[in-house]
Amino acid sequence: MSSFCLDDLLCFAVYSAEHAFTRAYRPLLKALDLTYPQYLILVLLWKADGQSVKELGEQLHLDSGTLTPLLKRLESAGHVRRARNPADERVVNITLTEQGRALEVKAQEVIRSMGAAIGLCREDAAALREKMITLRDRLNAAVD
Amino acid sequence: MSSFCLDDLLCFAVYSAEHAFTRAYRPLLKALDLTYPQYLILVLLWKADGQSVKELGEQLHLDSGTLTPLLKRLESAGHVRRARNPADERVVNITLTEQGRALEVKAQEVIRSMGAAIGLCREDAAALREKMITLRDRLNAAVD
DNA sequence: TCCAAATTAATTGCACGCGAGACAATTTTA
DNA sequence: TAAAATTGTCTCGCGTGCAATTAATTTGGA
Repeated sequence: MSSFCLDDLLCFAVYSAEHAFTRAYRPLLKALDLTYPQYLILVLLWKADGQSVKELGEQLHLDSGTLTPLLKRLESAGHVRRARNPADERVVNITLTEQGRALEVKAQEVIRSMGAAIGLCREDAAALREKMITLRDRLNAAVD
Repeated sequence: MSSFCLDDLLCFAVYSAEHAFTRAYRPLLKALDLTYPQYLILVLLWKADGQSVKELGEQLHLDSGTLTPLLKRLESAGHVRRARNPADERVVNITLTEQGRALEVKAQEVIRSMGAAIGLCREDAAALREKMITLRDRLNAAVD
C-alpha cells in the first residue's frame, strides 16, 4: 500500500505546474503591479471591453464571489471602471480606463518572456494545451 | 492586437485544469473532511510517516508559511501530531495518529473515483503527467 | 571556547478561490 | 397584474499560497 509518490499523480502534476506558472509570472507581472488573475481579466477586456462580471466569470471559470473583490482592486488601481448596466440594473459592466488599455503594450513583453520560459515549440505547446482543455472539460462535466 | 482568447494560452489551460481538479476532488474529499492540499500531505505521510515540515514542503513545492496553518488544522482534526524533534529542536516532525492512518483505506475509493473522472487510459495519463512535470521543472528552473 | 553565519519554523499581512446566504432587479407564470 | 421564480451581484467566513520578518537553534571557524 502507498507505493506511489506524489509525482505519480496526474492531479499533482497539474497542481504543481500551475504553481510554477504563477511563480514564473509573478516577477514579470510585478513590474505592471498585477497579479496573475488580474492579468487574465485584462486579457479578456483587451479582447472585448465592457463585459459583465458574469461574462468574465464564465470564461475564467470563476464566480462573482471571487471576481467582485478582484475587480474592485483593479478599479482602485485605476485600470478599470465598474458601472451598473442601465438596461438591466442587476448587471455590472467592466470597462477599461485609458491606463488599463495602455497596459496591453507592456504585456506583450510578459508574453514573450513566458514563451521563452516554457521552452516548447509552438506545436508542442498547442498540443499540450489541447490536452489540458479536454481534461478540464471532462472533469467539469464529471462534477455536474 | 488581442487576437487570442484565454483558451489559447497554455498557462490558462493549466490554471483552469487545476481548478477543475480541486473542484472534482472537493465533494469526494468532503466525505473525509479533507481539503485537497490536506489530502496531499496525508499521501506523503502514508508513504513515509514522521517527516519534517521542510521535507513535506520540498515535495509539495510549498513553504512553511502555507504548511504551518495547514498542519495545525490537520492536527486539530486529529489526523496528525506535531512534535519538535528532540535531536534538533528547530525541526517539527509530523506523525500520523491512528485516525490519520485509518483514512488511507477510505482514500482508495477517492482515487478510484478520480481515475474514472479523468477518463484517460493509464498510458495517456502517464504521458500527460510526464509532460506536466517536465514543464513544471523547466518553469521552476527559469525562475531561479 | 565563543561568536558570526546559516538554517529552520513560526508569524504576519495580503490576494485569491469557493460555498453559502442576502438582496435587488428582472422575468415568468398563474 | 400580482405572486413566484430566476438572475446577477455582493458579502462573509474559511482555507490555501506566498513574501517578508522574526525567533530559536545549530554549525563552523577563529
